[in-house]
Amino acid sequence: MYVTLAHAETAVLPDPHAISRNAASNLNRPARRIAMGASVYREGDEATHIYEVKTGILRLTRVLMNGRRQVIAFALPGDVIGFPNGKNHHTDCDVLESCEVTVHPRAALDAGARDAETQQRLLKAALSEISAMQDHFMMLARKSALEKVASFLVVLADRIGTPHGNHISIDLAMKRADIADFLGLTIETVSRTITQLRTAAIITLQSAQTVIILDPEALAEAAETD
Amino acid sequence: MYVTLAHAETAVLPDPHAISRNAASNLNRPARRIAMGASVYREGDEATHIYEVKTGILRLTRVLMNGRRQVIAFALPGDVIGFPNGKNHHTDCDVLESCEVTVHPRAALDAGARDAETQQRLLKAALSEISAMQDHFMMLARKSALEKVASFLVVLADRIGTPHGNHISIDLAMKRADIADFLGLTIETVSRTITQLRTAAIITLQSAQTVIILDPEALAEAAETD
DNA sequence: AATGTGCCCTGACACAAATCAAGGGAATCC
DNA sequence: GGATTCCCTTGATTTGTGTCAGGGCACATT
Repeated sequence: MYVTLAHAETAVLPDPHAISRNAASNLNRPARRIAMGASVYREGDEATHIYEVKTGILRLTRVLMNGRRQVIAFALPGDVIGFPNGKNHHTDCDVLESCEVTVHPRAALDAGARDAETQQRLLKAALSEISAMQDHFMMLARKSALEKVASFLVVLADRIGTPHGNHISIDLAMKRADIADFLGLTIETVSRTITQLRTAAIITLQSAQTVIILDPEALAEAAETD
Repeated sequence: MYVTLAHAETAVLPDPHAISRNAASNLNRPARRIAMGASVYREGDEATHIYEVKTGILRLTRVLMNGRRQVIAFALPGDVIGFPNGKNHHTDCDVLESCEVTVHPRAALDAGARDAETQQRLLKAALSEISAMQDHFMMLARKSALEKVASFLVVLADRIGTPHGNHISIDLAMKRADIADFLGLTIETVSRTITQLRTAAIITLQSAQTVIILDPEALAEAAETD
């Protein structure tokens, strides 16, 4: 499970490889801290590693030549990204909120991998992602703007929300354009839909990036969760 | 790569397990012939096997409670279906055109699988599917009806089309409703779009199920292939 | 302070696709 | 052989979302 992320107008990034090594975390694989705004990999880069997200938020995007972009996913703690298909990556991966990731060589997935436990965990993540993407098909193809935005907020609340009594607050690491490109909408529609939820007193905005869910049940209903 | 398939109003199917065993095909795994209209598995069934499609066409569908359906994929020869996530299947799988499949126990994917060659092939299929599904996100989220239908026909022509000089004929195993649910459109829009392509002399219909592509370049252009 | 820039919101309008409605052809059933 | 049903097509109309345009706020720069 995995929330895709829309592509932002990334100019030249701070430093694509300003990645500081940290103490090894688990399974004696190296963990890395990656700063917000950094690029983990670009489309076309050789797919040499697989990343398990420990903390932070990343965004995977793909672009068509005509300029249309699709945010494939937002990767949250617990997600695995960078699954190789062929030699190269087919998405861009950028850091929206500085993160820590565990890095595995791509061979960690292979048949004769040294660490069977890790191999199995990565495989499971890949299979689970297939299932999550199938869900996302429904989202993109069959849901209204309101249902899309509500579903999106429900998932975020569930995964990175912090409860305050009845309320849940979410810190949106992504911009409106990212959300729009993730949900297959325009910025304007996302904005209008958020306003609509606000007017219905289902959510309120503390700032543009901080959503407070006032009525989780109503939000779930708007999401028409199956 | 893998063409998702929309769910049809499947009444009770002929016989879900009218599956005849055939001679083993490759790697001494059993091959099965499955008749058109049969169900390979249903949502909720225990995911015990993985299937490699040798011949024929299958359809994977998922349904929301409110009745909205999504064709997740059409599986064509060369595709692998039935990847497990958790204990059970999360889609329905039906045979649109009688098929032969190689059946593997789900453990064939696991770390210590007996047949490393098969394990690797299945893994590769899973990773490739993740990539194909990412492409499909663009399709669903960002393409117009014309681009969707054209792209769909381009893929089918490429994978199951039979060339006749400049032309390519495709036998559509799926109904309009399947195509619509696959592309996130309505039946009417699919029909109108096909008419539009017909009027433009890019395709012609021999019957409702048999498309002849008269002008592959024009079709590719309409698909705005990247 | 003044100016510029990025991001978000809102309004007016246009348009693509959904919806509603109807008809026809082919296959199936009795 | 006639009726029924399923599937596809086409037309008229509606509607949700995109597009175009403008304005405001927060923050950085000078």
